[in-house]
Order: sequence, then C-alpha cells, then structure tokens
Amino acid sequence: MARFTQSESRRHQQQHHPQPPHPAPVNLLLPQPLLLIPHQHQLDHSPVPKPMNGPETVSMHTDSGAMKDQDAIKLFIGQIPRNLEEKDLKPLFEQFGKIHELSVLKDRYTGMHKGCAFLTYCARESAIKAQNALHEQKTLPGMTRPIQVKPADSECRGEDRKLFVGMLNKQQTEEDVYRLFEPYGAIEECTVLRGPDGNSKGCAFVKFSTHSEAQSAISSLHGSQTMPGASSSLVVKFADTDKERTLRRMQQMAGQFGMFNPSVSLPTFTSYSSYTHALMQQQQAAVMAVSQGGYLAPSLSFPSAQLHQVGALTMNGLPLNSVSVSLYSPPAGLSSPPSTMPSSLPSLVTPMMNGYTGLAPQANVHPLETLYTNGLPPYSTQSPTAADTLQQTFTGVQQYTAIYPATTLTPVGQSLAQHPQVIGQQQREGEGPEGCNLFIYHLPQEFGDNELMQMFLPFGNVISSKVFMDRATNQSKCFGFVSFDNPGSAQAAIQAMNGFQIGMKRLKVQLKRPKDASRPY
DNA sequence: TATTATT
Repeated sequence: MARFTQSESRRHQQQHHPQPPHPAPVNLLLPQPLLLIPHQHQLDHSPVPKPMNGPETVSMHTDSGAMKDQDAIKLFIGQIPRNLEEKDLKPLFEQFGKIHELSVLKDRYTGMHKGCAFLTYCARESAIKAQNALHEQKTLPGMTRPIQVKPADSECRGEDRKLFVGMLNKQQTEEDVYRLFEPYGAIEECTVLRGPDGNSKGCAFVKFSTHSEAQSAISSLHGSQTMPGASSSLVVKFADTDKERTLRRMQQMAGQFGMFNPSVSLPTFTSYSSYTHALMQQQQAAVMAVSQGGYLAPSLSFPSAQLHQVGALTMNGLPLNSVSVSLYSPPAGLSSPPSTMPSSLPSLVTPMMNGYTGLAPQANVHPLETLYTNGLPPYSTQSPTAADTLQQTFTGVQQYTAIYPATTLTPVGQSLAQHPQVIGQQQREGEGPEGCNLFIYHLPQEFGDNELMQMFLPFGNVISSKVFMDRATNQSKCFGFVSFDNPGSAQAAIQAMNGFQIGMKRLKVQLKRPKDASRPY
C-alpha cells in the first residue's frame, strides 16, 4: 500500500529549499522553522495528565494508539484523497514515529470524508519530522495540490494573526508579497491565491507569528500604495473568520443562483455545450468511483471552479424575497454515525438544487444582520445558534452539490418524469420501522415522489417516498412521507433538512406519527 | 479581492 514513497534522504537535505512539485498555488517555503512551536502552556490547559488506567477514547473512525508525550503536537493533515481512510494513511505517517491518534474528518451528518485529518504522534519530535518531510512535498494520488502537514488550529489558532491582502498586482508572487510584509514581523505562511490555471487572483494570505505583528503590517501597509494595474490601493486586513467566510460563500452562492439580481439572465439550454456534457459525464463517473471506494484519477477530482459552474447552471430563478431562520430542537440522542452514501446512484436524476437556498436575499446588509433582519422577529436571541443552523444547512447543500454534481445539471423542467424510475421494485407504499419514517411539509408544489426521494437520498437508503396529491386537481398537497431503512438516516435528514428553505417556504421535517398515536381509541 | 479541509 505504499502509494507514497517518501525518500529518506529528503529529510536530511536542509541546505536548500526543496522545490514543491507543483508550480501553482503553493505556500512559500520559509527560511524560518517550518513548525512554529506553541508554548507548552498554550498546548495543555489541564495540568492533570490522563489517568493511566483508562483507555483512550476510541471511536470507529479513529486510530488510537499508545500514550503521547505531554508536549505532543496535534497536526492537521490536508489534501488527502477522499478514498483514503485511517488504515491507508497510517503507513505514510508511521515512518516518522509512533502514532498516538489519527482520525480522518467526516461530516457529522452525511459521513462524507472531508479530505483532511488530525494526527498526533506520541512524540513531539515525530510531528516536527513529519511536517518537515511531508508538508507541501508530495501530492497524493488524485489530488491536484500537495499534502498539508502542519499544527492544527487548535494548537495555536491562526485567525487573529492572519491577513488578507487584496488589490495586489496579478504578477506579484509569494516572494514579492513576502518581501512586502517581512519588515513587520516573522511570517509563518504566505500564499498567493490562484485560479486553476495558476494565475494570481490578485490577493494573498499572510500569516504572522503574532497578532501585533499582523496589526502593525495593517497599520503600515493598508492603503499605502496602489500596485500597477490594480484598481485601488492595497488592502491589508485580518482574514475572515470561519463564520464570516461561510457567510460570504453563501452570498456568493446567492449571486450564483440569481437571487440577488433577478434581472440577471438565466442560463438556458444553450449552456449545454459538448464541454458541459463531457463534464457531466466525467463528474458522474467520479461519483461512481467515489461511491465504490475506488481511486479517483486526477482528472476526476472536483475543482471548485467546476462546482461553481454547476451552481450557475442550476438556478431557476425562483423568487425569494424573504428569509427566515428557524431554530429547531435537535433530536435528543443523535448519536448514530452518519448515514452512508446510497449504494446505487440514479443514472439520471432530477435537479436537486434548483431554487434551494438557506440564503438571505437582501443586498447591502451586513451579513450577520441579514440573518436576523428579515422582517420577522428572530426566533431566538441566543445568537450563534441560528447562524450555525443556517451554516450547517448550507454546508449540506454544498456537499449535496459535491456528491451529485451531475444531478444538478439536468435542466429545470426535465425531471425524472421523463426517465425510468430509479428505484423501481424497491419502491412500494411502505414504511420502515418506527423512527425511520418522516413527515415532510411545505414541499414545493412541483415536487413529486421522485423529487422528494432525491432530496433525501443523501441521508441514507430511502425505501419509499410519497407526495400526497389532491384527487380532484391532481396537484400536490405539498406534503409527503419518506421512509429510510434506519433511524439514524431519518435523524440525519431531520437535522439537515428541517427548516430548509425552498423558495419562500421552509420545509418541515419530522418523524411521522406512529399509526396508533393518530388513532386514539 | 476570499483558499482545500480544522474534530
């Protein structure tokens, strides 16, 4: 299983900086120690060591081994192919020392591999060796960018010393940016953002070793000069926090979906160039590869640019002029592991993302205000929760797009009605065991059984889906039932989809009442 | 002018 062969000698050639294998977007390798070592007191907040007699907490997704040193460093591992699990990664990292814990990050609801992991060696020294040998040094099969091996954010958070630099000249390199910021402190990381073609996007991230160094760079550099070719003066500010970034993405997506600007012309069938068609097929092939646990060829990865294009193709311009953020009570005892991918994927499926959003359409409002300023009273003033809920939902949508890229490419109006049933014989008017059956209300009028099923497939095996129709008019009554084969999937679906906004309505997703409860004697 | 992810 040694797909990755790390030459032993590399670790010892410290006299020159090894060239990263990819010219494109890489962090500048810095003359400073690669690993900024947090002080001990920052690392360990509890002076009490773990009891020697108790086993470490071990979960199914965790490889956990021997005791670690007090001063061990948790490493973040990035750019991992999504088909590699702990057991596959272990050999690669074991060569630097005994591993205390290695866990691949998975989405809490869908179980989707996030493409990164945490790794703690028993010995601090092993972590340093591993970072020196691996960080940015090798690209794992199927990845387009080199592996990341660096201290996890939890070891020493970087948000408050990381700068976003905008309005750069597109010709400026990591080195240029480094020189520009060097006078203000020790730079730990310096990255110019680039597109897939390697062209600079005219902005960069610069991480200093301390907040005050970063602050002094802002004071001195922000607005201080205008780069040749830039439309305004240099921007230097603290990088967005995770939350801000999520909100920003949501807004971008809103733009993509044509909600901010209803006048924007929607893509039409002319968008279906042969390229797009090829892209669809490729992505569909990739979906199959992933779902079968196979290896992803490099060309089958999902660069964000492609996903964006998918997004752009899926809008149908459903008007959205209000948003509400609801709090739901998370079901107690949601402890089952995330549901798995459906084992069989539909060959031709219906547009999932159309008109879906968890987004606030108002423009010119501060993102955070947007969340709570929609003409409705906030459901709660316990602030982070509503935003978290929305973000979780949004994350789910992104993953949906990633898992079913081809799905979203089906033009609006060409729904499953024109294609063979995908679950055929399995679909009956049926129910799963108690706890597996969901009641869904506020469905879009145009949703039929299949759309309903598609919407819930990501959370597990859907054994039946039924939208109730008005006999007289043959119109949907906008509610229906979905049954899974296990309660965990049902709970995951509730978590992700209850309150999910579609058009102007929010889905209500809850467990179906058991029969006897609805018919009291 | 906002990244490939941080339990």
